[in-house]
Amino acid sequence: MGQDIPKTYDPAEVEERWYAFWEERRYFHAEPDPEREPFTIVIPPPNVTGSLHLGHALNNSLQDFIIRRRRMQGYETLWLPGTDHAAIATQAVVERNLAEEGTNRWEIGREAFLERVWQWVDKYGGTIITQLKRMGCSCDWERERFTMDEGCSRAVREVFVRLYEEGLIFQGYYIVNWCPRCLTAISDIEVEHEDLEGKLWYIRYDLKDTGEFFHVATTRPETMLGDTAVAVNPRDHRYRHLVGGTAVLPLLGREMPVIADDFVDPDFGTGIVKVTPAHDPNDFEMGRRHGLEEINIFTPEAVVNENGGPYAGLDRYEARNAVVRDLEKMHYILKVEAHHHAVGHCYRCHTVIESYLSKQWFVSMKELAEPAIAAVEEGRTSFVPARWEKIYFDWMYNIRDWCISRQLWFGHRIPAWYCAGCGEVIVSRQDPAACRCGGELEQDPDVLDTWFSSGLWPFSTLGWPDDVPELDYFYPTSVLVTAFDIIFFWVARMMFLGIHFMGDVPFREVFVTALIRDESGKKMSKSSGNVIDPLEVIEEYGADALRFTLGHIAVPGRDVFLSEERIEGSRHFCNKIWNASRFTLMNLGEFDPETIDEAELDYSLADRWILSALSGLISTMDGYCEAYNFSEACRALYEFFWSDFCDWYVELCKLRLYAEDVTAKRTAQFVLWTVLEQALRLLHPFMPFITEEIWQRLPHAGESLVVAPWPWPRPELIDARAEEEMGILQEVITCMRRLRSEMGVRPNVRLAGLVVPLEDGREALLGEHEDYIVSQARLESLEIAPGVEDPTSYARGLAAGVEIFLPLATQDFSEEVDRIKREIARLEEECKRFQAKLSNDQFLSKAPGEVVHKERRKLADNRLKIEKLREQLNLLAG
RNA sequence: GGGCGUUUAGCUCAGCGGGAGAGCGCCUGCCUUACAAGCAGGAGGUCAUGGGUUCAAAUCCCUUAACGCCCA
Repeated sequence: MGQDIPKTYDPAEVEERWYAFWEERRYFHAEPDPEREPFTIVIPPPNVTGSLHLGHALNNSLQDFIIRRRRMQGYETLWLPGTDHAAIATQAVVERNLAEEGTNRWEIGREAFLERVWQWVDKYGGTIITQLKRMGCSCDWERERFTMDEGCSRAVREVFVRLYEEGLIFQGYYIVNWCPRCLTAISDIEVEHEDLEGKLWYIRYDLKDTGEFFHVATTRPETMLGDTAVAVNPRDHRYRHLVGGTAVLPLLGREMPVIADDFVDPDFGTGIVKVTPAHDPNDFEMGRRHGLEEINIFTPEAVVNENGGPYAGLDRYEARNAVVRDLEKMHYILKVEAHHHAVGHCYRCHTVIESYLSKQWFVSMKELAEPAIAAVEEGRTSFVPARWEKIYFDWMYNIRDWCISRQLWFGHRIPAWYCAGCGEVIVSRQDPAACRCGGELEQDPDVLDTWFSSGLWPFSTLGWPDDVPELDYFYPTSVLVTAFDIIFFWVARMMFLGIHFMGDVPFREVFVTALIRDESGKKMSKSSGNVIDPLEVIEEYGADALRFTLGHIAVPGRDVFLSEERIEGSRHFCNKIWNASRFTLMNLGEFDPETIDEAELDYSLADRWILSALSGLISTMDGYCEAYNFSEACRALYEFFWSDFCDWYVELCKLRLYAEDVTAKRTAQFVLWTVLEQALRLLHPFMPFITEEIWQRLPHAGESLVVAPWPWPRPELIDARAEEEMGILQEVITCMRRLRSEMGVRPNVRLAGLVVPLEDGREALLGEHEDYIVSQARLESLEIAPGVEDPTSYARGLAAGVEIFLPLATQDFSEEVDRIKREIARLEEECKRFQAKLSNDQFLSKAPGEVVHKERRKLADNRLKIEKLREQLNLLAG
């Protein structure tokens, strides 16, 4: 049976076969079922034309760990997949293609352009979905959604109209973040600030008719073309007399007021600032407060327009140079200082953002944010790790209105129409045919921020705004798994939109995952050539190896670095699992668990020990999984499987598998099968493919491991005595192996070992499990004696209250003498520490008795070891 | 300017109040019939710094430094 199985695990064929099987059986499909408790996750929708990178691999592996375990626990589990239309990104790609063809979107027109975009989406859309399947993700593909599908689009329209009707969406002429390359407004959080070394120019402005002058400091001298005031702080005595006066703008000669405003920082520059309401957000606010004129000096491409007089036609940087040059000529520049400041860049194309005055649509945030804050404060939604709540609160408390219109063509078109006749604005669920006045209507050309539609994801994907059973059953979702970088973009928006439209939070928990460092982090960069492509990893190592590695390194609350070596280690683990399973299959023979009556079995110490350890592992695993600490869960699994099961149990159970005693053999087979079968279940969420492949070959009940019950701890199997006794035997065996190795005894040489029990109960334990020691320490025989007659001919060790003697073949003791001396010195150092502690009255009176007892025990152990080593030393040296 | 994180073995990282851990790498010996993608053994660390709390600190508190991130 097992002999036919190859020695190494080959993932490729196995993965494809089982994934098809699972899909065919519809294990991943969920339906509202009142008999069962739901467990829901909506996927953070990846870009529809994107492809799988490590961030996706990590995030989706973690979701799959969660969902697969819950499925095995019997929940009605829905993992709802889908993609996002990523307006700016998708449009940018198509525009780049057009540029290569020597044309652009305006030339071909809106309709043809959108056609091109959809062609692109059709061609590359869904790539990432295929890739998620290769990862083994157990999503309900029958419920796959797209932010621009019919249903999601209807939800978007409904939300827009309702918010508009409620007065929470409004249109206004405001200053926004404008990308002169993408030619669209973007929201505050789409701006990335970068500290740059700039300059601070001190420019002379004259007061009209008085002959007086003063200096203002600015980082952007070119914007003076749009100045409509200068301002001072009202409490600044130095300049109080200037307020109310008229200043004259150099170069253009524009006359403008000197105003007083609290916003002005008296310590910045000279304490007098120029005010450019159309090109600076703070100046804009100030301008509105003081009723200043707003002069826009730039075209959308950030080229100076007709308002810039002689500078018209220059781009913003040329204009800066020209303005500075002219000011210098006129001796209007007092000085130039080096100046650090944060400069905003477009998150898409990294172009420097222009603060730009334009007519846009906004969501009024204050009213929406309040219940979203309360929900987290009251714990209706909690973050894991909790410290992210602070980030969420910081943003929510300082929230500003959300600019949702984008000057793009791809996306959800804003459902607003303008009447050419009467100027009426119509916002409507259905496309209106004509204005009431009979005038012709034109739809707003802009589209909505992509996050506006993804903000509805937890309920739009479940069928909202229709009244369907899915919404009632699966909403709120159980947990959202995401990286911290989209807490603002996405999590916060889903929170307030979900609460507003569904009356309840969109998810009970937000599990904030680590970020895998790549391009930006110096730890993984394209230039250093250490970027890892998950698909290449899957090809080379298998999906299970990648998944297990990601689980293994996903320590909560910390960025992680994935190395190739680590993945290789996981592949080795796969192979270990594979071979332990081969061994099991080879030795089960005709074994059938159905015919086993557990009461008739005869459990050995090793059996009781491994069953106890397994039960402990199950509890441990549950604790770690509930806390989303998959790293520790993976560690525990790895340790149990490799060290406890393979290194010790499998080796020890060979003694009984090959024995004559039928009961012993059947017991060994039963325990071997039980532990492996249960371990496969525990491993399955992390390594779905290899575990299914093996499980299907093992005797099993049920049709797939995917829907096999998650193991539950069995406290009656916890056996502290068995664990203690195994511990003692392991120490003795390890000590013997060390002595062998130090003496240079070849593995195939069998020695006649001798042990002297020094503590109560040791003699019986050693006697009973002589076979463990003989087999594992590769002895010829084991004698249990009160002592030895000729100690000089033995290497000697002490472990767990047992003195160990192995016949010494060599006459050259010099190395052994050195080793013993070093060992004695080390033990004596330790003794000093223990003694110091134990002679401290404070320690004795304040430390728990258990701790004091332990210290005493350690001291006694050490003293005994030293004594025995000294004896040995005397013998060898003498 | 405000906030957060990190600093533990050569490398990558766990541990986060009671004897310093893992994987990889390194050294020694082994093709022991599940596995050489393996087995057995070993070397290697003033747990960044200075102070404090405690009977007890890698672990808690404060200082400093370096690196990284977020927000303004």
